[in-house]
Amino acid sequence: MNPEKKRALSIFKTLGKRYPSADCELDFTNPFELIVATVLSAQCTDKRVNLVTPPLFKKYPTPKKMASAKILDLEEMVRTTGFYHNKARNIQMLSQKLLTDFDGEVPSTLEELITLPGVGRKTANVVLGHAFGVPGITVDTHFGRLSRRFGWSDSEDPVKVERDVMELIPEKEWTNLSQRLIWHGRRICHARKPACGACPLISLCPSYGIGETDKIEAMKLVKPDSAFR
DNA sequence: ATCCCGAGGG
DNA sequence: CCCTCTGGAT
Repeated sequence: MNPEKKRALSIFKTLGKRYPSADCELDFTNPFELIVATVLSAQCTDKRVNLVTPPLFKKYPTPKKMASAKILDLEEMVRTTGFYHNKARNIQMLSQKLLTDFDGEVPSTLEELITLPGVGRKTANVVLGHAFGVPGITVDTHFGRLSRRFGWSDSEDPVKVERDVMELIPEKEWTNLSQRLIWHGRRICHARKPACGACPLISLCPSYGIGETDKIEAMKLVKPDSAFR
């Protein structure tokens, strides 16, 4: 086993112990709720999404109900997740498209998923992995930052990062690894103020102590009394 | 006051 | 490649 692979695997094992699946953000039981929640989660904390989704799904539990919602009501209900104008329109148009093009079901291929409004590669991969059990690596910007930091890929291109990480990790682990890394990126290893005190990866992290909070090239320095020492 | 960082469109 | 959309966290 080459050293790079060994390192990636030891990081995964550390994360696996620290973050059981139940603690991760994606706790939706049906594909419709999952895809809507994932659209809403774009550039938004999972805390905000988790506040907004229970009343949303109580009122609009199916594509059919959401397709005929009042757009202003959808906007109001998802407002605090940011970009609410786009998101409300997207989840409604997405619902309508599920009805017209997919018999009211969430499709299960990448090609079909990315035709839905508000669904890009990241959202599609989340749905494939968690609603349909299709093994895959989901690269969001948190994953991208961690990949950059730990040297899993020499590329910034998410598709290339996906392929490179797939070579480091057994297929069986892809979905869980993605979920745990994204969770770790959102809750611990933010770009802004990483919670290094709560991070299980300190001993492996090439950035710890340097004050580097985002791109390695950027080498942003923070004050000594903040998260980094 | 600045930055977060997914999707879509130019 | 570039830019915009937004509330919230810092």
